[in-house]
Amino acid sequence: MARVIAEKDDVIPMLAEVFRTYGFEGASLARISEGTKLGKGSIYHFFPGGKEEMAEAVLGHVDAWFRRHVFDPLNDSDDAVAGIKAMFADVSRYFLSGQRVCLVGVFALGNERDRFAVMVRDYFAAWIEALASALVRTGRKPKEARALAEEVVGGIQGALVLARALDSTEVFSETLKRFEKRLLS
Amino acid sequence: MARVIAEKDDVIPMLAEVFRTYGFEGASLARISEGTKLGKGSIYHFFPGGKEEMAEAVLGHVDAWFRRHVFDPLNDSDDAVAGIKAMFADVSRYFLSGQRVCLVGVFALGNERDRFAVMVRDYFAAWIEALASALVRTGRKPKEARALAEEVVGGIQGALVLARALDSTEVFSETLKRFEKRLLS
DNA sequence: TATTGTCTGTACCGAACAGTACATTGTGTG
DNA sequence: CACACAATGTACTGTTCGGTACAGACAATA
Repeated sequence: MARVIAEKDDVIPMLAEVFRTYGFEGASLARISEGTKLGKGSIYHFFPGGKEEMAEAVLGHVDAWFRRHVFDPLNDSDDAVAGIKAMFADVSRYFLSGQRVCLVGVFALGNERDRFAVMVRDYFAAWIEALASALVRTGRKPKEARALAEEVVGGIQGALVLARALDSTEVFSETLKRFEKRLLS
Repeated sequence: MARVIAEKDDVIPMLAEVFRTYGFEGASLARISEGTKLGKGSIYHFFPGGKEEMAEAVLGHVDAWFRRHVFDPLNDSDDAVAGIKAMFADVSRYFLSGQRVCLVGVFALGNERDRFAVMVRDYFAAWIEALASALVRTGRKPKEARALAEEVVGGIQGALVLARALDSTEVFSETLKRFEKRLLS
C-alpha cells in the first residue's frame, strides 16, 4: 500500500491548519485525517504519541517559523528599523491579514494552555524580548521598549480576535499600520 | 428526586465558566454536568436545545452583563469620563485581572464563530460604539474616537491572551492602566 | 390529602471519539 | 532481483460523545 509520498515535514503545516481551525479539543482524528489526507495508520506512524505529540510538533513548527522570520531578524539585524518593518510585513502575510488565527494564542486561551504552558510562554516571551531589543537599538530606553513591545504583541493578538469577530481584515491591517507608525517615529 | 433548588438563572453563570474554561467543543456534557452540579436530566430540562441553546444563553448573559455595567454607562452617562473610568474598573473586576478569559473572544477565535457570528459580532460592535460615543463626549473627533475605541477593545482582548500565556496578571493590569491614561489625557 | 406540573437521576441509544493491531504495499539499498 | 523497512488502509478495541426516554420525587396548590 505504502506510497511514501508524505514526509513528516509536509504534514505539519496541514496539521497546524487543523489545530488552528478547530482548536486542540476540536481537532478530532477524523478532521486531522481529512485535513492531512492521511489515514490513521500514517498519522500514528508519524506521531506515535497521538494528539499530544502532534500539537507539540505543530507548536514547534510555528515557533521555528517565527524565530527564523521574525525574532532573529529583530534580534540580530544591523538595521533595527528594517527588522521592525519586516516584522509587520511578515506578520501581516502570516496571519493572512487577520483571516488566519494565531495557534499559540488559541492555545493560550484554552484549557490546553497548561499542557503546553512552556511552549506557549516561550513563544510570546521570545517575541516580546526580540521586539524590545530592536526598539532599544532604535534609541528607546529598555523599560519603555519592553512596555511598547508588550503593547504591540498583545495588540496584534487582540486585533486577530477583533478581525475574526467583526469579520474585517481592515481592523487587523489598520492595527498593524498604526503600531508600525508608533514604533518608528 | 427533584429538589427544585436550581433556577435557570443560577445555572447560567456556572455554565459560562465551563464554556470559558473548555471552549464550545471542549465543553462536554460530562464537564457541564460536573461544573453545574446538575444531571443530564436537569440540564436538558432547562436547555432542550442542547449545547447550542446553552451557549446562546451564556452569550446572552455575558452580553447583558456588559450592556448593563459597561456599554450603557458609556452611552448614557452624563459624565463621560466617569463612564470610561468605570469601564476599566468593571473590566478589571470581571476578568479577574486577566485570570479569567473572555468567552466571546474565545468563541471568536474558534470554529464556533460561524455558529454564533451575530452575537459575537454584536458584542464587540456594541462595545466599540459605546466607548467611541463616550470618547466623542470627552471632546474627540468621531473618527479618532472610533479608532481609539477599536484599539482599546482589541488591546484588552490581546492583554487577556498575553496574561494567560505569560501567566501574569500584571500584564493585564498594566495594559488597562496604560489605556485609561491614554484615553483620559 | 389528592393533584398537578416542575424538576431530576438513571438507563439507554447510535455515533463519534482516541488509539491499537496488523497485514499489505511501495521504495531505496544492496 | 531480493531484501528490509518505512508507509499505509482497514478493521477493530473500549470509551466517551450528545441526546432521548421515562419513571420517580418533590413543592405548591387546592
